[in-house]
Order: sequence, then structure tokens, then C-alpha cells
Amino acid sequence: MAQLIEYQSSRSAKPERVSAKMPELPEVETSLRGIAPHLTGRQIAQLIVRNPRLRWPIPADTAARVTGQTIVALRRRGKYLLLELEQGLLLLHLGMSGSLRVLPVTTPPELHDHVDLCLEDGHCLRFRDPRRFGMLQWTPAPAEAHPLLRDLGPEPLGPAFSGAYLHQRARGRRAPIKTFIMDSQVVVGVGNIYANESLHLARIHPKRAAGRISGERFDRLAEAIRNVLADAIAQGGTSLRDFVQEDGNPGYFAQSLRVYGRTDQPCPSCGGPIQQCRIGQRSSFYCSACQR
DNA sequence: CCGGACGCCTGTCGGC
DNA sequence: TGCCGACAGGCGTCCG
Repeated sequence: MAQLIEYQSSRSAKPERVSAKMPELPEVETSLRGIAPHLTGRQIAQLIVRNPRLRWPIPADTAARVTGQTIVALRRRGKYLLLELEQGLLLLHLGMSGSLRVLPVTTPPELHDHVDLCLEDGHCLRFRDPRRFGMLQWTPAPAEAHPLLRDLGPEPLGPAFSGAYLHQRARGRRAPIKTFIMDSQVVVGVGNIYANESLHLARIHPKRAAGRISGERFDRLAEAIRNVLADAIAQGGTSLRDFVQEDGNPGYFAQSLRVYGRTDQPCPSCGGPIQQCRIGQRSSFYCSACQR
């Protein structure tokens, strides 16, 4: 099956959509919803690791740790997927090129299909990750105690996240607001794409110092972040069935974008040209008329 | 404590 | 046409 949407570089003539190859929070949530019905309550028959060299190497004893265990529940924390087992949990991160599908174990693996979590029912959860920025780790620790999860900020769609919260955390911070909201200790799940989109929606300049933004504008920003993420999750619902196809679509979805990758194109609000700059080593896009 | 830079990795694309 | 450098990005880690 042809790729649904082709990737458009930031300087190309008409980039309106971007392939959802970059798992941000909505993609992870969509993955969770797609795979959970196929995994919950199932027993792990085998773990096949074809290439253990991900972000951190998959320890050699991981298969022994998880084989025979039942997957009790699946959860998401930030961009981490948590598979709760009878003993311990499996942490899974998609990095920036990871994707998950549920397939018959007989489906031949392709290049970059690094891991199969095989179930007793003849299916497997297949993890593909060309750039290998993802991770898979078993840990006996409860999620709250794990070093990678312990210091994470609140969920942007949860009750602890608000403009008042952001305002309080930003006090004294001189970092650009874009860097600030991409800090997972401040709030989880806001990657580069959605940071750009949220700031445009909230009409805040991405370079503005976080500590110099009013409470009112933080209210707007918190709402923008929630709306942008919730909309993307809602779009993802339409492609859930792709998770059980074996013909290559990883089940992600295309996202319509206001500013990301749209350098020199008209701002959707005022028609002025979208600007591009670098903030914290990341490409940033904004409208210099709308965002202050 | 804070902020900025770096490195991991591969596929894609522009330029020569 | 082929090669090569730049770029994309999450995020832990290191350094000033």
C-alpha cells in the first residue's frame, strides 16, 4: 500500500501535510488504542529480538523475564507505552520512527522489524523502528518509581495541567516558551510539531521568555495544547483498523498543520508569510504578525 | 538550578 | 548520474 501522505520538506513548495512518521503523544495514544484490545489479557509466548540495539540495548534476559506472563493492562505515560504484566512492566517508546502492528506471527518480518512480542493466540506485536531511537525495557519497578518516568510532568489532557500550572512553573525561567513546553518535566507529550502549532493557536511568539508571559496568555496556551492534541487523537481514531493490517501501514494518520513546515506560505490567520528559525537546535515556525 | 549543546540513527533530498 | 552533506527528530546526558 502506498504511503498515504508523502513527506514534505520544510522548504518545498506546497507542504500542507506531513506523514505521521513522528510519533508524538497523539500517535502514541492512537497506537495504544489500536493494540490494547489485541493484547489485554493475553499471555506472552515468546519475545523475538532481531536487533537489540535500540536507544538502549534490550537486555538479553528480557525474553526470559516476560515469557509466560499475562499482559494485565496497557497504559500510556507521556510518550511511553506501559504494558503491565503480572510481574513488572514493559516500557515501550517509539522514539521518532517507531511503529506497532498486530500481525500473525507467520508474517515475514521486514527490514527494521526489530522485535516481535508473540502471544499465545498466534499473533504478535511487531515493533518497527528504522532509526532505532525507540526503546523496550522490562522493569520490576512500579511505573511511578522508574527513573525514566519518575520526573515527568503532568499529562496535557489530564486535570493537573492548566494555564495556572504553566504560569507557576515558568516563574523565573528565561528559556524560550517553545523550549519550555517541550520540556517533559514541565508537561509531557509536546513535541516539535505540536509545540509550533500550539504557540500559533495561542498567538505567542516561540522565542518569548517563558517567565515573561501573563497568566491570561498561559490560559490560552494550555487550552491550545489541549485542543491541538485532542484533535489529533480524534483524527487518529479513523485509522485504528490499520493496526491489524499486515501490508505496511503503521496506522498513523496525517495531521493538518497551521505553521509547521510551511515556511514562506501564508499564515492561516492573517495571510502573512510563515517565518522559520531555530530554537534549541529545532526548526521553529511562526507568524511574526500574529505571534508576540 | 538552569539552559544550551550534543549524540544516537537512517532515509530523504538538494546541490554539485 | 552519483556522491555527499544537511536535515529531520525525542530525549537522556553532559557541560558551563
